[in-house]
This record gives sequence, C-alpha cells and structure tokens, in this order.
Amino acid sequence: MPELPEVETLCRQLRKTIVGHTLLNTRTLDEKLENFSELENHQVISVTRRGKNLLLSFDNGRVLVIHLRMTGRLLWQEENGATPNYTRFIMTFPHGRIFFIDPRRFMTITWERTFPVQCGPEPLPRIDPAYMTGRGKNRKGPIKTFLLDQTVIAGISNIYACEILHLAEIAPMRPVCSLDAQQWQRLLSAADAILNKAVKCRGTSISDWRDFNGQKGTFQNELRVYGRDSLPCPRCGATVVRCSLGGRGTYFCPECQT
DNA sequence: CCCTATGTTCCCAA
DNA sequence: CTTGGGAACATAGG
Repeated sequence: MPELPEVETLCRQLRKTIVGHTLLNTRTLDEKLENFSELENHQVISVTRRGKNLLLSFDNGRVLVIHLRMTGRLLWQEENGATPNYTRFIMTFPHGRIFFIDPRRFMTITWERTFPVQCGPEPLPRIDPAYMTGRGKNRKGPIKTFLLDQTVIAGISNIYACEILHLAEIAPMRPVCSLDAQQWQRLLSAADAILNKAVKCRGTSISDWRDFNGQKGTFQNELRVYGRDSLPCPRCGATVVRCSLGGRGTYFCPECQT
C-alpha cells in the first residue's frame, strides 16, 4: 500500500516532528531487524524520500533507510500509551516516540551502505518522455508492469499505476514499445497529476494505510478504476474490468483505455 | 480449506 | 547480457 504519495506524506510529517531532535532510545522487537542502538543520543539532521524509501540522516553521519513494503506503518505517539499490536521497532525522542508497525514483517530498516538500491528517476517533477522511450525500446511486456519497475520509475505501485493509465487513456496490457510519443507525453502528465493529487490527499486509505498521526488519507474517494470492477467508468460509462497482469489485480476501462 | 492482498528479490529459462 | 515469469517472504481476512 505505501507508494510514493503515502511515503511522501510520512516523510513530511516525520520531518516536521523529529528534525533537530535527539533520538534517546531504540528498541528492536523483531529478530529479523538489526540493533540500531548506535544511533542513540544522536540528532536527526534530515528526513528525505527516494522512491518508496525514507532516509533519516543523523549527526554521526549514519543514514537509516526505511522501506515499508506491503503493510508497514509509522505511528507517532506523544503521550505514554500502550504499544500497538505488531510493533517491530520503537524510536523514543524527548517529546514522543515512533512505533514501526508491520503485521507481515516485510518492512526493512537498513544502513545507508545498502543504498542506493537501483532506483529510477522520480516521477515528480515530470520525467522527460525521451528517457521513457529510451528505456522502453525493445520492451515487449505490458506498460503497467513497466510502470511498477522501480529501476525504471521510482515510487509507483499497483493502485497508482492503474489510475495513471486510466487518466492517460492507455490500456494496461499495451506492449511498452508500442506507445507513441504523444502517449508517453500523456502518461507522464497523468503520473504527475495523479501523484500530486494523491500527495495532497495524504494517500489512499483503501485498507490499512494511516498517516503518522493515525489519520486516513482521502484519495480512496478519488479512485476512478482501482477496486471498481463491474462499476461504470467515470469517463465513458462503460463497465470497468479487472484482470491479472504480472500476478497483480489490474483495473481498467476496456472502452476508453486503448 | 481455498483464495486474495498493497512490494521486492531471487531463481531460472528463453 | 537482457527480459520475463513465477515462487518466496509472513500474516490476516473473506
């Protein structure tokens, strides 16, 4: 669930809350995660985002890279309260603490030395279409799968890929190399529009996504195809279809997406 | 019991 | 070397 807009939302909230503050204590509650006590008593210098990764820089030169994968969440708590279920890691600051929550335990927390992962360019601001035609040359696979490839573009996953292709009026199964210049243009404009709007909405709370304060986002109210199979397409009225591409649920309008 | 789920990485085959 | 398909990771919910 956490894609670029969700991670960007957390990034901004985290930045406002912890930059300039000293990390007093860390606690690892999952043996899959390392011990990070080396960061204790060091100040947070910056919080940034790269694709779906959150980067926390500390004043000892270390950078922590957090990836939430499928079900990871970060939750801020100022009052001393109960530890939420599935908490895997805790960071305590003078004015509150951060719970790293993850039922499925896919979340990763690593040092900078394992970074940069191969990460394509950020879709915001808009990517140059020439880059996409270059990368997409000779690619026979479906455009939707291509959009999910983090080494091509950083930060897009299933929900936003479906929404972007719908706005761009491009069918998800179209071979990458079949897109013309105008379609690449439309695709990149659509990515820019959808992702910007989703950031403004603080993400899509279709199941368990919550922001740093436990609040839902609102982009689920803006979805035009994702999760809407057998409902009418908001643009042309035809029935939205669900199919499987690369093993993932894919929603599109067979009428106006070509 | 079965199937599905938001992401990534690894293995393998063409 | 590149590309693409599928399984694996761990768990909850319908």
